[in-house]
Amino acid sequence: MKDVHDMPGHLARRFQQIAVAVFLAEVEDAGYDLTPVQYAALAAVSASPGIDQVTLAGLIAYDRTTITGVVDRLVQKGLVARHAKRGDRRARELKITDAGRRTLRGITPAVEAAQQIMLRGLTDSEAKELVRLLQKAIAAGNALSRAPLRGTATR
Amino acid sequence: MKDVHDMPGHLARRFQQIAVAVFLAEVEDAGYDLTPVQYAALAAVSASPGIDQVTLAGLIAYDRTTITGVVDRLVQKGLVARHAKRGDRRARELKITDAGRRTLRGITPAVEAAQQIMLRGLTDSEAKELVRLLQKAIAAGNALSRAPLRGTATR
DNA sequence: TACTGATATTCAGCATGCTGAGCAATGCTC
DNA sequence: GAGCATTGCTCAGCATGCTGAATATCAGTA
Repeated sequence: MKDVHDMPGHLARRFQQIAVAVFLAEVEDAGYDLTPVQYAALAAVSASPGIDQVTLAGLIAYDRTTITGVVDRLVQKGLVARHAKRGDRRARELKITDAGRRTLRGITPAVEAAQQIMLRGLTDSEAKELVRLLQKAIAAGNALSRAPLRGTATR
Repeated sequence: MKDVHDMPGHLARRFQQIAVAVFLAEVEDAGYDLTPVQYAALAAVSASPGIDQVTLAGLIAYDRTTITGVVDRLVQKGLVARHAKRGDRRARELKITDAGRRTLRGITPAVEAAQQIMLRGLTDSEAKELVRLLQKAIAAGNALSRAPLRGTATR
């Protein structure tokens, strides 16, 4: 392991770098302006209407201090609505707006295309295997980051 | 591909997140204060004394505007020296200092350990395969990011 | 009910990464 | 050798991520 280019940590950074670039390029070509992080948050809010920010962060493994800014931008773009939650004035309820639903529907082909492109150097079976290995490594390392994935029932 | 958790882009982000957390934890335990990005830059400067910033950025696939801040911090920590280059006053020559050499030597076990830990969910052969697949995917997607890897001869 | 601990959110500060622009120096070309 | 494109570097601005801390609220208990 004499070279950084053989270290999984460096490869992780590099692959993520490419993945983000491909995502942004595809999404912009499709006429949208949304980051990978914003997309994941929007999709999660769509799937779990009324969710609060901490729970949302847990579902997609974002830090709780990061989710604030991400939701801010989604609200500013009019894709998500943020209201005080009845029964717990600490929390904010998040709901996708009509514009958010339209964006999510319209952007999906570009997102799917991006996933193909970032793996274009691999065969189909290699791509599947890479996804499997990443999921396995991530599952084992989940608790090691400050922002672990927390399924709704993990508590 | 209905769920973000099956998308390679999301997995890339998550794996990178864990990799950084593991790296920082191991390095701090060893008594050092260096980020993964700073480590890669320091190692590259050590391997290529007198390198300029743009070439350094190409070797480790950093954006040219990012490398400025990274080198700033390495210089501030006394690990790297930055001098004007003779023969081309635009460029800055980078050299590792004695303190930088000591740090690099001392930190290596922690860096190696971190690489093991971030893959601890995988068998040895799975870990090798993950590295291989990442390298293959990265090689194919290299040109897609603003900061591609540029080997010294690639020009 | 007052106290204590936990929880949801936010903020300040720092380190990547990127886009786009600007500056200074270089090198090629006519 | 003057003009101009190129190159090396930097800066402003924005979007993640993180640490650590503050604020407000809630929940359980003495």
